[in-house]
Amino acid sequence: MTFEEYKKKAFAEDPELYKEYKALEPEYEIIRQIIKARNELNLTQKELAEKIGIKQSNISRLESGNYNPSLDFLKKVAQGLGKELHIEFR
Amino acid sequence: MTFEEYKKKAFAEDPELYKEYKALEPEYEIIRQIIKARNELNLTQKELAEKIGIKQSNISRLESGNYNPSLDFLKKVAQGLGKELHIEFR
DNA sequence: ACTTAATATATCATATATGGTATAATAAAT
DNA sequence: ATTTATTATACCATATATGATATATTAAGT
Repeated sequence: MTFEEYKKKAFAEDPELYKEYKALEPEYEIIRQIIKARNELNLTQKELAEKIGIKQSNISRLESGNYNPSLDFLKKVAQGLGKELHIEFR
Repeated sequence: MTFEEYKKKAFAEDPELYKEYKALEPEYEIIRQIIKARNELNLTQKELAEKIGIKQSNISRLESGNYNPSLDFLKKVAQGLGKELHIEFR
C-alpha cells in the first residue's frame, strides 16, 4: 500500500483527519519542495543556511513543519535554492 | 504603450530597477490575485475581513504591499476567498 | 454639494517569527 | 565500535506580525 492509498483510506474513515490534513497542505507542499530541491542540488541544511546567511537550525525548524514562516523568509530560502517563490490562490 | 511594454523599457534602461522589482514579485503576485478575486466575488475589504474574523484595516494593510505576511495569514485570506493557497519554488 | 461606502494609514498591546547559541539525536562513514 | 556529518530541538533576545481602534482620505452614490 502506497502512502497515497493509505491517505485515501484514512481520510474516508475520518473526515476530521482530512480537514486537518488539508489545513496544513501548504506547509507540507513547502517542506516537500525544499527537501527535494536540496537533494537535487546536493545541499545540506547547513549549506543552504550559509547561502542565505543564517544558521542550520533555522532551516531545520522550517522543515519540521510545526512552524509559521513569513513571506520574506520563504523568499530567502527560494533564493538559496536558486529558485523563485510563487504564491497562488486557486 | 501598455504597462508590460513600459516595464520592459524601464528594466532595459535600469537593471537595478529590474532587480528590485523581481525581489518584490511574490508580493505583487499576491496582491493582484487577492484584489482580482475580491472583485470577481464582489467582496469589499470589510466583507473579506469579516469572513475570516479580522478587521478591514488588516486587509488594506496586506494589499498595500509594504507588508510581510505570515503563511498562516495568507492561508486565512485564501480561505476567505474560497480558495486554496499554493506555494511553489520554481 | 452632500452623504455614504470603501480604502488607507497610524498607533498600540500582545503574540510570535527570526536570528543566534548550545546540544541532543540520528544517520552515514570508517 | 567509533567517529564524523547531518538534522532536530530547546531556549533566549530582539524584531516584527497580528489583532484591534481610530480616523483620514478617496471613491461612489444621491
